[in-house]
Parts: sequence; C-alpha cells; structure tokens
Amino acid sequence: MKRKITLKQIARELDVSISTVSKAIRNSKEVSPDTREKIQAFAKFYNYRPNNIAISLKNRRTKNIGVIIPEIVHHFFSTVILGIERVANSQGYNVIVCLSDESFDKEVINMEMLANGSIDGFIISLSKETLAKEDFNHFNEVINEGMPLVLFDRVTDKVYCDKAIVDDTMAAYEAVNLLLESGCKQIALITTIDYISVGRLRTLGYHKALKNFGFTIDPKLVVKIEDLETCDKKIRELFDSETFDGVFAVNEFFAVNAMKIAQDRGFKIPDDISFIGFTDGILSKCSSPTLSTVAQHGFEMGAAAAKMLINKLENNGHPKTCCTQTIQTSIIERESTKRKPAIAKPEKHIY
Amino acid sequence: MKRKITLKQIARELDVSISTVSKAIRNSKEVSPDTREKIQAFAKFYNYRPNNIAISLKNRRTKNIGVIIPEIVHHFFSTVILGIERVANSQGYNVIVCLSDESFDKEVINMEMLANGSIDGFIISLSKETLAKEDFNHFNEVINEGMPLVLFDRVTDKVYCDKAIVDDTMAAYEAVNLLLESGCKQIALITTIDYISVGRLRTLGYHKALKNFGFTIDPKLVVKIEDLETCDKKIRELFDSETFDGVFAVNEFFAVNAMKIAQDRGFKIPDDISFIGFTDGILSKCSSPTLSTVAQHGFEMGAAAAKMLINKLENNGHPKTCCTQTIQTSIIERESTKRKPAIAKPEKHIY
DNA sequence: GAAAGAACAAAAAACGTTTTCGTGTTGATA
DNA sequence: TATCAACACGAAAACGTTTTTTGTTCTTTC
Repeated sequence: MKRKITLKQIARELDVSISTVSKAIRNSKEVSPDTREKIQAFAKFYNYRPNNIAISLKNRRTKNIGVIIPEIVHHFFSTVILGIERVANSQGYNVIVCLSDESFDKEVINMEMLANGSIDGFIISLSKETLAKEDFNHFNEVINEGMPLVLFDRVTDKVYCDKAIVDDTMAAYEAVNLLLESGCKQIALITTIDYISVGRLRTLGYHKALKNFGFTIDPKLVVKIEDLETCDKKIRELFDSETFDGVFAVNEFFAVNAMKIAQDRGFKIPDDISFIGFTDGILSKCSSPTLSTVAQHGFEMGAAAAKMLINKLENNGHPKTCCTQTIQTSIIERESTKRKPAIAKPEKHIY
Repeated sequence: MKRKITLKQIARELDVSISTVSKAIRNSKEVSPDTREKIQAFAKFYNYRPNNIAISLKNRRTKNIGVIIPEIVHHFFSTVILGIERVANSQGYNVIVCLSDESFDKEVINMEMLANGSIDGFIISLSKETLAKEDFNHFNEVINEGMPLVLFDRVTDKVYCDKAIVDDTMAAYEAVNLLLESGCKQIALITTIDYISVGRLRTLGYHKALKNFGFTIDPKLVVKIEDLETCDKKIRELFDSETFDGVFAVNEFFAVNAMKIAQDRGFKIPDDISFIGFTDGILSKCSSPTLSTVAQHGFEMGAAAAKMLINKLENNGHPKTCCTQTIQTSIIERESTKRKPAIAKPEKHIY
C-alpha cells in the first residue's frame, strides 16, 4: 500500500526543484535532456499521475459534468445518459449523475451540492414537482453565477438556456395520424396529468391530428393517469364504458398495459383495435404483439445536450446566446398497428 | 453574471484576514461576536459557499464515489445505481458513473481517469471482456495504492476486496426447483456463454436442481446464446428439435422471447410449458403471460456495496479485512409457472 | 507596576499543480 | 575583456480552503 507519488516527492528524491520536475514531465525544453530523462524515468517507475483535484483547483475547471434526472430506472433516461456519457468521455469529461426522484427539494439540494465547484456545467431534466410548482429560481441562480446549463426533454420557457427536446406535439400528431390513416375512427388517448410538459404537448398533438382529420375530440375517450397504481383500473374503466378502435398512449407502459387488457377482453390487435405508444423501449420490442411507437432517440438527445454544454464550456460560440435543438423523432411500425392503406389522406397537414 | 465569492474577497472587502473570515464563518469562538456577525452577514448576503475542490485538495478526499458498470440501459444495473445513489447521497457522497460497454480497455481507461484523485473509492461490476480475459491487474493496482474497491454481481476470486453478490447457484437451483415441484419433467436451459461468471453459476444451479430431483442433464436441452441477434434463432432451433415442459432462462429477455416463440407455436403457458427467468425487471411484469422470475434485488445490492465502501472510507472496521455480502434473492411467482402442488418434494435439499 | 493570562487577529503552512519570472553559468562575439 | 544570448534551473505566486503558530492588545492579579 504505497501512497500516490507527487511532484514534491520526486523533487526531493532527485534533489531538484518542483518546477523542474513539472517541466520535465511535460517535456519542456527548459530542462536539459539529462535531467529530463532522469526525472521521466523516475516518474514512470513510480507511476506518477498528476492529481486531478490539484489541476482542477489550478485551472478552475473540473472536467466534470453534472447530470440531474428524475429517475434512472427508466429506459429513456438511461438512454440519454448513455448519449451524454459517450460525448463527455470522448472530450475528457466525467459525468456525475444525481437523481431528483421527481422531487423539487432533491433537485435543489443536488444542484447546490454540485454547484460549489464540483462540476463545470449542468445537464438536467426537470422533476415533476418542479414542473408543477413552476419555481425555477435555482436554475436562474446557477446561470447567473456563470455556470452553463442545458435542459433536455422536460424543459420550461421560464429558463433561458440551451435545450435538447423532441417536438412532442408533432410526434404525437404523426402517431395519431398513423392510426387515422390506417382507418381508425375513434381513438382513445391514455396520458398523464397536465403539468408534465411533455404529456400536455402530446395531448395537444392528439387534438391537432383529430381536428385535422375532421374529427371532434371526445373527452370520454381521454384517460389521465396519475400514478402507476391506478393505471390498470383507469384503463379498465375506459374499456368498460367506451368503444374505440385505436389507442394512443403517451408512454409504452400505458400502451402495453392497455393492449393486455384489450386482449383479455377478446379484442384482436390490430384488427379490432390499433395501438401506438410513445418511447421506444424494451417493452415495445418484447410485448405481444410488438408495439408501434414513437422513438424519441434518447441517445441523440443526450449526445446533443452534452455537445451543447461542452461547446459552451470550451468557449466556442457566444456565451450569451442559447439554442434549442429539436431531435428528430421517428415512428416505428410494428405489429400493433395496421399498415396504412394510403388512402383517405387529407391534402394538407397543419404541420 | 457574478463569479462565486471566496474567502479572500470577503477578507479584502471587510479588511480582515482570510483566516478570520474562515473562522467566523465556521462559528469559531476565536473571533469576536462583532466581527463574526459582520462577516457572517456579508457572507450570507453574497451567498458564500466553500469551494468543494479546494476542500477536497485540503482534506485529500473528494466525497465522490466512482461507479463503473458494463452498461446503463439495463434494468438491473440502473437499479443498482439507484441503490448506490441513495446510500451515497445520504452520507454526502456524489456518484460518478462510467460505462465500460463490456470492454476491458474502457474499464481500464475509466479507472485510470478516476483513480488520480477524482474519487475516494470504486464500485465496479466486471465487463464481459475482463471476465473472458481474466486480467485483473488494474484492480489490484488501485487496491495497492490504498483506494478501496467494492465489486458487485460480476465478481472474481482473483481480486481480494469487498463484494456484494447474490448466490446465483442457489437462486437458479430454487428457480428450477419450482419448475420441478410443479411437475415439469424436462426442463430446458437458456443461458449465456460460459465466461460470464453469473451465467456459469446459474447453469450450475440448474444442474444441481435436476440432479437433486433424480433427473439427468440432457445437453440438447441447453442453449447458449452469444449475442442478442442470434437469440431468436437459437431458441427456435430448440423448439424445432426438442420437446420439454419447462424453461429456465438466465435473464428475463431470453425468457420472454422464448415465451413468445412458444405461444406462436400454440403452446399454452404454463399448462404446456412453464417458464421462469432471472432478473425481475419491467419485462417480467408486462409480458403476457407475466413471467415468474428470480428477483436479484439490485437496489439492495447497490446499497450494500455503497455501505461497504463508505465504511472503508470512513475508517470504520479493519481496512485490511474484506467481506462478501450475499443479497437474498426471492422467487416471484407470476402467470408463467404453475402453482406447485406441494407433492413429490424430495426430502432433503443439497442446500 | 510588573508578570501572567485572556482575547482577538494575522501570518504562515499545507494540500498538488502550473507558470511566470529571475538568476547564475556558460560560451561566443565584438 | 566586457557584453550578450542561450541554457538550465529555482523561487514564488496562484488556485481556495483549513489549521497551527505567532503576535498583539487589554485585563487581571499579586
């Protein structure tokens, strides 16, 4: 058990000054070839590695990125982290992951913990509580202190910073449109409570698609699910009271659960009812039938967020201007939807 | 955009020394009530927060834990991170997550990146490549440098350190036993290639259970899957050539895929064939039928690993002695297995 | 009225780097 | 021989803390 060796120790051992050692190791021409070699050999032998913390202090940059997400046991978020990690690592950054558990307080605590020098910048997706509370002071504070911040997926207009998002409305519109074009006449919506920004936007896309197709919105076909416990019950109630031939769910969990209930009740998928979900995770690929979904490309979103952040950190571009990158979504057609017959297509889209 | 304020700036502004400011802020009795109050008010007004990096350098501890896992888009590993994060946060530690992508080289690079002062200790699950290569020098090196290391799930005897694991053999034994006790006579095994420690141990458990029940092992009923692409094909071949009434798979993905193929071929689950998998993830809960599984309790495993590491870091207990904690697994019975009739149970178990 | 002791505050050292500047020694040039 | 540049190296400052040491000033006590 040998402690890590430092410049000072090498200097003492070799009877030269610390600065000489430092220069020798970084191959400076200021030190003679002999001493340089001697020092390098010694350093190599003792496996010298500069101490990151000391360098961080000196340079006033840590090469760490702080990421705060609502949960980690979640396909989409872990995919985003994968994307962040890839880009960050390739540029020599490490990623510190913190979880807000959808709690406003934890989000604030985590930010305070990290903002005192531990990291160079933030990548964050807002917690549900923060979204509901609409209190974004903690973000504006760190921005004011000069720390770059990138928001992704769950964002807000109230904070001016770089953002990586998908066009949730548009994607939902397209998903519902797929159902409409394949012949569905009555499409149910399974969504979340309103304050989750993405849920609201996806609902909006659903509305737009229906309107564009000349249908009216039937509120009885819309189910809002508060928590996972009531998910099953709410969906069953929908099946009890309404009839429909298409279902659009704002995540794959809702969609798969709805499919199971439909199958229990003897409906054939997609012949009797078509299903499409949001988020292309493992469930969609493994369910029976496999689920058609909107892929959000979390990896690309994470990569884009990391690139924007690092760009700010390395001082490329104007530090004051912010941009919002919209990641392209794509619809993945699987067994839960019918091939669209390419008829009955309205001439102009609202997009 | 105001830079973060430092002790030095406060000192200059208030015309006292840096040490006085430091002491005043930490409420030292060495500084008079007047100055103390004045300084504290000033500090509060400018929202002074001590710089973590400076403190880390001073204390030679970062309060960061380095976690290296093979992948993150994976239910089990993200659950483990959740457990680590909980414990770490409660003790004031942050978690730096790095991904090895199952690559030996990345594992080494990540460790080198973190070992130079960025963290106080490691929590790692071995990459497949490392397991195959059996080269564990990088672990022994950091241990020799006095940095605590905890391995979890995918571990090795060749490194002497704290470990958090499940008894894979035992858990597999119990899973297969459940099939046997519910009347299965011919049980297929869907597993991974040999060098993955946990895969080998689970296979061993399968063997033990069969032997204990008086059955012989039929190699034709064992499928070894190398990568996810060939998964489907291999399983189909099994169905083509063999007949069986039970399937034990070493993860839920294999199990669910096998169930789908079985259903395609008209088998009723669990009446014709029973299925049980390893790893209680989202797939098991959402598949149809829902899958009986062995829950590995990743959260507990992560929490245990973090506790052991922090224990070492805070110098409780002997720094030299290592312990291996075995997390209890539990079998979750769902729709894919029959209730066991509580007969035909052999008297003594080999466990 | 001098010694002792509080009470307060400043200075300095330390953590491990990097970098700027200064200095003494060469050898060459005028 | 005086001047100067090149060379090789060391000293010191800086990053922002905490802690130990040192140094004042003011009370107290005999």
